[in-house]
Amino acid sequence: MFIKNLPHKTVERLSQYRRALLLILSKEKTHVFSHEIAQMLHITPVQVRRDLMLIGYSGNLRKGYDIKELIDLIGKIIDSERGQRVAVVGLGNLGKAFISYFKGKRSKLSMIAAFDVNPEKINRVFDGVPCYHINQLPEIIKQNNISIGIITVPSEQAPEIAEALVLSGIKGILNYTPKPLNVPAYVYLEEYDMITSLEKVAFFAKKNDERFK
Amino acid sequence: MFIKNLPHKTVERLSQYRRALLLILSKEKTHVFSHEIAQMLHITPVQVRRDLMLIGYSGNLRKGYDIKELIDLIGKIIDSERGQRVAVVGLGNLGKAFISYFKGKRSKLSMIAAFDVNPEKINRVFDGVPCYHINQLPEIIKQNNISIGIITVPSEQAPEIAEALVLSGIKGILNYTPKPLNVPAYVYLEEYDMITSLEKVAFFAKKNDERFK
DNA sequence: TTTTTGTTGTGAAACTTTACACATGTCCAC
DNA sequence: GTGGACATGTGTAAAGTTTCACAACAAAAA
Ligand SMILES: NC(=O)c1ccc[n+]([C@@H]2O[C@H](COP(=O)([O-])OP(=O)(O)OC[C@H]3O[C@@H](n4cnc5c(N)ncnc54)[C@H](O)[C@@H]3O)[C@@H](O)[C@H]2O)c1
Ligand SMILES: NC(=O)c1ccc[n+]([C@@H]2O[C@H](COP(=O)([O-])OP(=O)(O)OC[C@H]3O[C@@H](n4cnc5c(N)ncnc54)[C@H](O)[C@@H]3O)[C@@H](O)[C@H]2O)c1
Repeated sequence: MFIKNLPHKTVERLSQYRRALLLILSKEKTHVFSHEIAQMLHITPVQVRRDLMLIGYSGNLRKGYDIKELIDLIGKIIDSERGQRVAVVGLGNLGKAFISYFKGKRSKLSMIAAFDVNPEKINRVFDGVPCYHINQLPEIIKQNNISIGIITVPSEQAPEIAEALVLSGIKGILNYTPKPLNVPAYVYLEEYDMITSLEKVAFFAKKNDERFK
Repeated sequence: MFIKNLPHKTVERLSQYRRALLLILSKEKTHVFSHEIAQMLHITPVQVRRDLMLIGYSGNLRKGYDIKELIDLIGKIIDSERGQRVAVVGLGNLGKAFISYFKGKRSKLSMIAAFDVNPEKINRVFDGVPCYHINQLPEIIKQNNISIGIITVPSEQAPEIAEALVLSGIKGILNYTPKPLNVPAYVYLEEYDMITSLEKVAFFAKKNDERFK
């Protein structure tokens, strides 16, 4: 299913709604109200309803939203019908954390391969994901039609890894190194830095502290 | 230094500017142009100039911005003068990744303690950070005046950890578990989920792919 | 000197995102 | 059945964020 111009923020929240809904899905509870979803994500109920309006989902006036239906609909919108394949480059702390967290979580995204240079990791399987030598990257990416790469190598290596990924035909990159990367416009690039998050918390914690004094 | 109502997004970018500037700081290069900073973060030069305007920094019309000065000014604004102390709860893959990445990076934020339940980790030091048993959390937090907590325990334990942190007087929490937490309004809460990032990349990669076909 | 080039700084417009306010609908209690 | 309680859905306003457009200026080139 395709919806024209879904806002960036809405896409992000749809993923979060699904995560939260999967967490509360059970035999007993089949429906959920907008204010319940809102509370879980610390946003307003109006925001939730607006997002659901954008994806054309209607709830039951008395019971709220059907959890299963909503999970399925979100899937129809944000997942690719044919599925997408993912690889992690750099099987250190962060790479392993990603793989073990991801395991079994999504059916339309498959974690196909990891790459490293450490001989102790190569040709072993971590949480169901085989690890290959970095030299095999182009070959494995192309063979398996992997379209998304996650970069968790030491930051100095990040640019060359990004280049290799792009040349192998990747369509999206999730970069966890602090190194600025340059990729062509047709490759979607997302970056995240824990220290930035921490500094944000530090800044607003200090601000709150003054405000609530 | 305090600036009234600095936008959320600007605070985030200031942290990123500093990260990027520290990365290019060297003897040879003392100044930087807005378009250079912009390119590193994949934003526009105007955005950079606007942010610097908000913090009241003026560049040199011909040479650009003094890198050292700018790093210092950003510090004066986003760091707390007296410093803030941080603890990590849950020393698994993610907790270790955080600590090793953070090591030596910031002078105004100190990583003081880690907590776990695994006897093999307790009373050992990881990258300079001592690990204590979770039972000691209230005591250690209060004694050391730790004001920020990072949660990287298995998600089932997250709510009780958050509660313990709040009761011990923490002012900000960075939660990496998918479990929704409830904290009082005076505690600043930030959450992050790798799968949400991945799904965002997947969504826009698929979209790009159609657009650039 | 004068012109050209390339930068910063910023008012105002445009765009994006969120919240308000309330019409509408459903069920339950009475 | 009638009114009250409590949801959803949504037009519109407000708030937040980014971009446009250009004045102001400094240095180098002509
Ligand atoms: N963005 C963030 O929030 C964040 C957080 C923590 C770490 N980091 C960064 O992420 C990266 C990984 O962190 P980590 O703690 O997992 O480090 P790590 O040292 O545990 O893991 C790095 C892995 O990459 C492998 N590697 C090295 N060179 C390689 C190459 N050329 N090709 C493939 N694999 C290679 C190493 O063998 C190792 O297994 C580092 O750059 C670190 O600075 C970022
Ligand atoms: N948000 C994200 O992007 C993201 C990514 C990866 C993992 N995760 C989540 O983060 C958490 C940690 O992931 P991980 O890969 O590091 O897992 P892990 O199993 O490697 O680490 C968890 C650690 O917590 C410790 N622990 C268990 N119970 C505890 C308690 N009561 N008090 C203190 N410590 C305790 C364990 O001994 C272990 O060392 C999990 O909840 C995981 O689902 C989130």
